[in-house]
Amino acid sequence: MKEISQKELEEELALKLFVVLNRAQEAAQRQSAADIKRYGLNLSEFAVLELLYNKGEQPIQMIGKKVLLASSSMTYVIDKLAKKEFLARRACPNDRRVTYAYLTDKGTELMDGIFPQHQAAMATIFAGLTTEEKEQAITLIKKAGLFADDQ
Amino acid sequence: MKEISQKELEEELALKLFVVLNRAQEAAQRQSAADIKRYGLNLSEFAVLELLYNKGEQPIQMIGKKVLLASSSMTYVIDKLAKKEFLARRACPNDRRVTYAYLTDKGTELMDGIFPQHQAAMATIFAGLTTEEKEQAITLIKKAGLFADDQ
DNA sequence: TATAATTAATTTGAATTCGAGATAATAAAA
DNA sequence: TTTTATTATCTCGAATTCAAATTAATTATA
Repeated sequence: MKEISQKELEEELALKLFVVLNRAQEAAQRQSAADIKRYGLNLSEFAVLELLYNKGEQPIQMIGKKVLLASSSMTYVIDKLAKKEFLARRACPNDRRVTYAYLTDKGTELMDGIFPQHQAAMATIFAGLTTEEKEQAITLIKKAGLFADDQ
Repeated sequence: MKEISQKELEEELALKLFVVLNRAQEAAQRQSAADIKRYGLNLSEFAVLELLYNKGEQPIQMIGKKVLLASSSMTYVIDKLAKKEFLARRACPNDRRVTYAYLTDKGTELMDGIFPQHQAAMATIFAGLTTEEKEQAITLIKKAGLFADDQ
């Protein structure tokens, strides 16, 4: 009969957790992206607009940190959104290395229209879990993510 | 005093769950990718090799489904691994539309060397959760992912 | 003050991924 | 059997991302 060591059990669970985490994130991302696509945006663009919508004007590198994009990618996505006139750049008066991005009226109008819809869509995506299960999942996943962060 | 409706609570939890899910997956992916990079591979390449290593010869489109890559991306990653001589293509004798990919001796040797190391690294990444917590997390995340899949 | 180190944003080039369409083989239907 | 639909792979072009190097501004140090 085959013995399974504690180490082997942990490795098996870790791999399984990695797989389900990837699958769930992929599925949620795909659904979220499908919703956002209806508004003519991609995930990165929406993440930037959402941040500015809820938190107001932000330095570009701050946005990059929050939405997990490299600084070189930020230039790209901010350029695209500026071309669509949903946001604009503004030089920081105190520190001339810094550039703020802020929503234009057009960008604010857009988010007024789509943000509530998107929020409802997100609730639907996770409706497979009860309120309590979502709370448990948040606690566990957060703990796992924070630990993984500084390995 | 501000009342929070059930709907608003669910939306808040869904958004929070989405954020922690994304963060945790990103962190785990980053650590996993860092480990794999030491072997001169990227995540997609490793995923393909791992599948062939553990499950044996597979049709290319089957690999794509398992590692969540589009068929056009499969051609690219299989080409790269074939160029490195870790795997090779083999025509299916029964169905001439199908091409198998299988590990070469060089590819098997590579995986013999790195797979145990990688498994240990993955266990470390998720060592922030106890055995029981990992089991709970797997159950909850799997449930959420499966539901999200068919929304 | 002059020099060095750090920080912010950008430019450039490469890697990775996808979607749409092409090609070819097989299976199903008329 | 001929036609149609499906399946598997590949080609091509576009989109997105990152890393490395660049420019410019600020802060720390000698």
